[in-house]
Amino acid sequence: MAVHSRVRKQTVPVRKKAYEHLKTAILSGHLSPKERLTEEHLAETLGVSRTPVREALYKLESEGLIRPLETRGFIVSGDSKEEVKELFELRAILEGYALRIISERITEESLQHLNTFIDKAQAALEANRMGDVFKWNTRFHDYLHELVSDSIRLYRLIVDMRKQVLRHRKVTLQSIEGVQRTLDGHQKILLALRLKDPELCEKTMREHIKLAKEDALLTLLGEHIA
Amino acid sequence: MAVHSRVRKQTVPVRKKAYEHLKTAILSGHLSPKERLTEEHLAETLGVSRTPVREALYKLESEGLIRPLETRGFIVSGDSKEEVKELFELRAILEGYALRIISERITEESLQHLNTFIDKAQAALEANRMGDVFKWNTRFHDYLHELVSDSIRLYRLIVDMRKQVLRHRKVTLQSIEGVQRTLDGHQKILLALRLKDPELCEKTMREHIKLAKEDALLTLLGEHIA
DNA sequence: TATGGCCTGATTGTATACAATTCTCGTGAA
DNA sequence: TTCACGAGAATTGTATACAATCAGGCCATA
Repeated sequence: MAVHSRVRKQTVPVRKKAYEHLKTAILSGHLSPKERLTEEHLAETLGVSRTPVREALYKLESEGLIRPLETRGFIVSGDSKEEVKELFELRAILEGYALRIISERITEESLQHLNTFIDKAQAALEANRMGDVFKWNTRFHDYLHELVSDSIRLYRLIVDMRKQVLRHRKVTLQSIEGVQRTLDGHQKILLALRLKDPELCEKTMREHIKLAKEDALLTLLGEHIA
Repeated sequence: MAVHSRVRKQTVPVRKKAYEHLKTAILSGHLSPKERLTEEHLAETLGVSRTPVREALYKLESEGLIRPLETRGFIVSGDSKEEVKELFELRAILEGYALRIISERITEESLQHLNTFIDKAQAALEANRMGDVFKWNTRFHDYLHELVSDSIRLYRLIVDMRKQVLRHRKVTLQSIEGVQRTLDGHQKILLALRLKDPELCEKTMREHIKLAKEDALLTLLGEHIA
């Protein structure tokens, strides 16, 4: 019984690999927003045929990571100031709403978990282990997201946006003050949840993400200067 | 000069035709949420090869109109009560936010346009031309959406959601009171815009869509009984 | 009768072939 | 020089071929 149960998906489709590969390359900035992407060339690079590549490209397009060139091929979506702003503003709206929902149903156990994540991040910060800080902060948000995973559309939207924002976030966390501010924000979120105040939750989350937005924009500006 | 300028896209890709065809079939309810969709069969039906069909299917999946079956093939996403609720709640959030943005930049000319749409819809209603009512109400929303079309992501999300909601809306509009309520809602939205009050705009739009949600849920319930 | 293995048809995943379209660039005419 | 034009390269769109995978049934065996 237990043996044959769920042993599917042992073969990872090439299309998925191509997709992951490209996405990583884009999010890590390894693929610049100025390069033109053509099916043939990518296929050759990845050592596969055009079919899976083209499917990966369409998926990336639907996620807004690349956009079709007027002529042919695709180009990595630039992170212009305007686009980054919009991304964060949408996140603020969606995650604010999500936190409102969460506040209406969160359990004591979940609150404990969230608290743990904050503590670990704080400890890591004091020990100057920035990688760990990043890890626990990510856990904090991921855990929140899980709590709305039954609202499928909302969940998908949030996860999508968050992925696209990560490239900025990584840089943001390099500034100590930024990190501490993030942690303070998480504390406030936790407090709002404890109070079970939907209005306050939505407001707090919006402010938290607004701060992240400003950090990201500063970073972006810095890169332009550098 | 002018002759050779922009004369592209004279050939509509088969993939796009397949996509439109399937989407129409789904949204019109012509394709029931219980039918299994396989590439081969669809390709045969549409008289094309599997390649464009499969690309259309993936696109529909990314939009949430169909979902992959655990085994093979796809199935039309059912409109369970929960899903419809979520759809409308997301719309309320996103369009509420959009109206807030709009209120900060709308021109007198745009206000006039919106006013015209409402008047035409009202006139159509009084003449009992329901098709026209539907048309002008759609124009009203489309026009609003256009006003945020420079916020690309927001715009895309809103348009996507709205498309998926249309199948419920059409039924909603069959009830006279529902139609009048919709028109009243549009009036309120217009008023909030005239006052240029972002807070009020967001609130008004949320309430407008909340009403639409309740109508849609009633309709859904009715169908289950019938 | 129940269990497990194996075959077969159905379906998908990937590669490849070919046609259609667009781009590039050089050549010749004005 | 400048422009129009066409040949050939580059790229995409669609069809098709073939391999891999899976569902479901059939049969042998315990």
